Amino acid sequence: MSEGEETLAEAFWAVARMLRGRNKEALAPWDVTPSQFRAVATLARHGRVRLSTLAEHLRIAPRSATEVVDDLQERGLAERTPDPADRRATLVALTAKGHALAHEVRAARQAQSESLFAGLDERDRADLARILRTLRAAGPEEAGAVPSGRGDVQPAAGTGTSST
Amino acid sequence: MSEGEETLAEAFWAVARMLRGRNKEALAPWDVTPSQFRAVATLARHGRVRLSTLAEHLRIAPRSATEVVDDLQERGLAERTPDPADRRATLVALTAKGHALAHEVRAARQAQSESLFAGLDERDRADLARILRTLRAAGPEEAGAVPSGRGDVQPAAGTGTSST
DNA sequence: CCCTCATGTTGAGGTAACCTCAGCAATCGA
DNA sequence: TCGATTGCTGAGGTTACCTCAACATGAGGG
Repeated sequence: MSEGEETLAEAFWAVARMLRGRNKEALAPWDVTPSQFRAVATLARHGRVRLSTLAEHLRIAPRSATEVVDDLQERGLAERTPDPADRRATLVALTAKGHALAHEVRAARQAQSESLFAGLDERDRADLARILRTLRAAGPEEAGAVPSGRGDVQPAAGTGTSST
Repeated sequence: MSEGEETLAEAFWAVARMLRGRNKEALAPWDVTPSQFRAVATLARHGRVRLSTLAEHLRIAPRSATEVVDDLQERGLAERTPDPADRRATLVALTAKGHALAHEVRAARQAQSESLFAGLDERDRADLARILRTLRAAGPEEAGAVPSGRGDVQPAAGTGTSST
């Protein structure tokens, strides 16, 4: 049934799954859903932004961002303020509590994730980093809009892509 | 932390996301959801099994397996038969159509996924394979024994790809 | 043989995280 | 000034899961 060649993609998935497990684990103690944390992380990175901008960063529909922000607000992690420059718009920013959470979780999560890679020696780490960079550069041809099909749930990858 | 280093974990996620995009793309023409295809692939691998066994393989609750099988049956991809050995149980197996689909999609998906890695030269491919193998071996892996409680916070949804 | 307990599937109803499709308010362009 | 656009949100839908019974069957004890 297997041809033995598919290993790369499949091996990749297997590792990805492990990584996801760790992420979830790291998130659990704070009682934030991945989705919520993704938003918190984004806000931590971008500061006070419009709802629609946040949606863009998260790659979800603006309407969905409304929902996530509702949740964060309920938990006291973020707050809305009217945009002084455009009264249609609403700005969202983290509260102090939100910032604290972003910080703590980020550290914990990273520790977890990185611990997986800790088993590699320096050379392997460097190789992996380089290869991943290559792959990332090679791939995206659909870079533009979110495919109408339906955005997928992305596990708390919150921090990634520096492309801003 | 050190902002310059985008951490291996993050780079890894970015690539994983690309890979997932391709998978979904490959799946689209057949009009099967990832979830459904996951079941088809599992059935292709294990043949005629009990519903509860399928659930186990898919790592979902038995009740959820019922649902997926309902869908497959509606699409003519799988069929239920009573277990002759135990009249409480139901066996599920792929139809011819289901087998065909499993085969076709598998090929297409693989082509897609692999095309991402095609940009790497021989050495990089070898390195990557080796490193992934190392990582996979390192992690504890929750492979077989999902706690029956299933009390995990988030389902975190179909990553597609059940390894093969 | 009857009774209890464990097992296998399913109906009912729930949740998270998305979505689209209006609708309303503000702003912008001509 | 007015029609078009932009920004947010209410209403309602979808997917892929879940739990909690209900119900039938099977296995073992007395």
